[in-house]
Amino acid sequence: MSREPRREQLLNAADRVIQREGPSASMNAIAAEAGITKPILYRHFGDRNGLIRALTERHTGGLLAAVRAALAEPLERRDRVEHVLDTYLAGIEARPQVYRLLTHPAPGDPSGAGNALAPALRQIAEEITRAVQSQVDLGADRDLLAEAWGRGITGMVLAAGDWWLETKPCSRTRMVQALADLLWGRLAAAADLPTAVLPTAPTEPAAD
Amino acid sequence: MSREPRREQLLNAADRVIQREGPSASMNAIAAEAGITKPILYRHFGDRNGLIRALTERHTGGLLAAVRAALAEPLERRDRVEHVLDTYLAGIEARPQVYRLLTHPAPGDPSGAGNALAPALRQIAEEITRAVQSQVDLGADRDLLAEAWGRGITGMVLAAGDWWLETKPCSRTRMVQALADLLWGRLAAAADLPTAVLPTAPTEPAAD
DNA sequence: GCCGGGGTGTTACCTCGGGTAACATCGTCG
DNA sequence: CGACGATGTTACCCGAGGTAACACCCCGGC
Repeated sequence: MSREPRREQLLNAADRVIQREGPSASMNAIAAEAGITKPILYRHFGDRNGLIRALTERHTGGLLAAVRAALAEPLERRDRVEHVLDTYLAGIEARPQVYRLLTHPAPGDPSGAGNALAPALRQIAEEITRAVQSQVDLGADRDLLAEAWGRGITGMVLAAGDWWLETKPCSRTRMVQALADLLWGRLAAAADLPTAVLPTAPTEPAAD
Repeated sequence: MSREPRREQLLNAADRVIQREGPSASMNAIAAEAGITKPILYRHFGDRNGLIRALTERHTGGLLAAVRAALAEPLERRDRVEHVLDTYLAGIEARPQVYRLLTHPAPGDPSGAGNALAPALRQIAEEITRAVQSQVDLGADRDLLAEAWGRGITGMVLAAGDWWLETKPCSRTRMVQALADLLWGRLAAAADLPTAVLPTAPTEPAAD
């Protein structure tokens, strides 16, 4: 019986705790949930980041694969984009607590710089970049545009998805539409409002 | 001599430390930089979050005001969008370390939920939402769309801006173009590549 | 002149979480 | 049987956030 099975069990326990207490669950709590004590966790995962990484990789596997598949789907581009958006939103909707792990990676991250996108999200961003590069004709700037867009789209969906998850202002399909519309240039295409008000915002600045 | 001036001095010290050591600087380090000890910091700011908040509000003031102004600029919509993007990128370019504060808000904040957007960014998102609501004719869905887009655009610029800051793959103006193009539906408008490859991505899946 | 309050500052301590050292146990393999 | 490698334990270290209690200093009022 190699160490793999136990590792899985520990991950399951960690999963449960995080499901219940959120991503800030302590190592002690996780160990307790697994019915053991801290040092064992450290033997298996090195440090907290190792645990979190293992956990995210595990969950990301599904989501990442799903997104990758959605990106390769032989649909009209708009449909494909909607499919990808829906896949992502469905994924985070299914397991909110775990999803937070993906986005809220390492509290005390010392690694180089504090990237806005967690590793798991970065993988998605790269996936999008590759898809754009290989599927869309963007002329000479394709590499730059694809990279910038990959990050940008990922960040957009991250932020918007997060908000949607919190407030659930509408159905998933409508949210997908809203985001796809944004990517589809509806911001550019819409008409100006007859706007009487220019001087300042119509609502109070809402001093925090 | 009221407490305000001293407060400013403390903020200046904190600023220097964070400029030097990044957002994870300890209270001890900040106190030391100010030539004092911890309790004083706590007297002034309550807790670490209080300090960080004061610090971010201070720096955000400028950026937020600049973005707000850019949003109200009487330009063609595309130009206005570019202007806003440029304003934001210029802002984060000027003070990278402090900028990280804005994005990388509270390491252990359990408050409600771990929003993907830090408070400072949320203000920007709201600003965008208001601008869209008041300036763009989006029909019946305007409230939903404006909110979703506000968050989405903010997240997009956050992620893309972060990547740009790290790697500086191009000039700021080109980056502005890339993002504006994305928002302008260039993803939708571009032609399909003749692509022979559909089964999998052209490059290796890059197993991490 | 003395006293009290509100600012300045200090040392020393508490708590809690990540992380480690050292020790004990069980099962398997040579 | 003995060694090894896994299991597990208790007890500890360290650093960071946060607090208590005490000391100084100045200024305005009785």
